[in-house]
Amino acid sequence: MKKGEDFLSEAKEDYLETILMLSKDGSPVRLVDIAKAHGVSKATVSNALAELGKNGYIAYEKYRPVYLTKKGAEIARRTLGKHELLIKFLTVNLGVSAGEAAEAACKMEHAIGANIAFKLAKFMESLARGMRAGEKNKTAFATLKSEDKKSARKK
Amino acid sequence: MKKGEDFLSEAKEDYLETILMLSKDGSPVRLVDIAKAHGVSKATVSNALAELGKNGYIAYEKYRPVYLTKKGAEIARRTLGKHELLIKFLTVNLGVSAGEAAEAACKMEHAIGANIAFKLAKFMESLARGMRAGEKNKTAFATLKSEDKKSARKK
DNA sequence: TTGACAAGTTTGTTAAAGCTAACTTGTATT
DNA sequence: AATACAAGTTAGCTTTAACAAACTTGTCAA
Repeated sequence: MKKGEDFLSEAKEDYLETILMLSKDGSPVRLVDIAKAHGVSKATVSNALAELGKNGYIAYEKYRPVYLTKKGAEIARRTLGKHELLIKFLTVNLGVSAGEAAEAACKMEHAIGANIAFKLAKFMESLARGMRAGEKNKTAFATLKSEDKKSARKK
Repeated sequence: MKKGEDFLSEAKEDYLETILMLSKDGSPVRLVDIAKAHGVSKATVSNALAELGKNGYIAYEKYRPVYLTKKGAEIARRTLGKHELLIKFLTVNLGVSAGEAAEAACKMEHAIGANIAFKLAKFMESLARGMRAGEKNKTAFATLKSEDKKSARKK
């Protein structure tokens, strides 16, 4: 299982994720915006985009804006999803500050696979309902103060 | 704050951590054991050890076993501590398999700082006592079935 | 005590990710 | 239409981490 098909380095995955974030507001995404968002030089992004384009993750023509392909968008969505999940866990469940959570989430999102992300999401859901991990349900707890003032529904 | 003092790359930190693990059973730690534990070549470890020695993280003389210095041991302990904490969280709280947890923990341990580790530990402690995050105590819950059949006390 | 073999080192390469500096391209006013 | 300036590219360099191959060192058993 797993045939080296679509392995992407952390850096490349991050660029895809950034492209997705930047495109959320509808405006076309420019290389320079990615560079700024990422805190790296234009040269670095230029090279990365060339690679990502060559491998079909983005539609990219020199000097033009960048667009995610279906393939690239899927990875970007997955990565951004994990990022947001982790931010939520860190801030809501652990009480970590937004800044610290963002920094950690950026790194952690590459450490967990789909399965762990899924289990974490379920776990958090259970907690939010006042259940203990692994238990099927426990409606009595569900009525206790649900503490969703901080429910952090991201953007 | 933070003056670039003792920054170590993930790889170097991993080597220190591995040295600590291998020394747990009392036997002297050899380069080749580190290489095997890590799945890298002897050449790679040899270079890493030279660097770690030069910077005072290990006591190392060519062709001899490796020992952690106080400085190196501190980092190794911190890293191993995070590793074990994460393994526990992943297996006990999320129900992830041992193998998958080990793999993820190896990467995650470099993503979280002391503060997040501390908060995670407290969080897990609270859960183990049946409390909700952020609550001071709730002894009524403490008596509910404590589910520590899987309490995973490492090694 | 002398080899054989495991342990460790060295040399030279590769690849990824970053940088700066110098160049080219695109475009938005005048 | 010309051009200034921002955007993007290219070339060349650096560092880190890895590798294999060829070498050296250490040590155990005969």
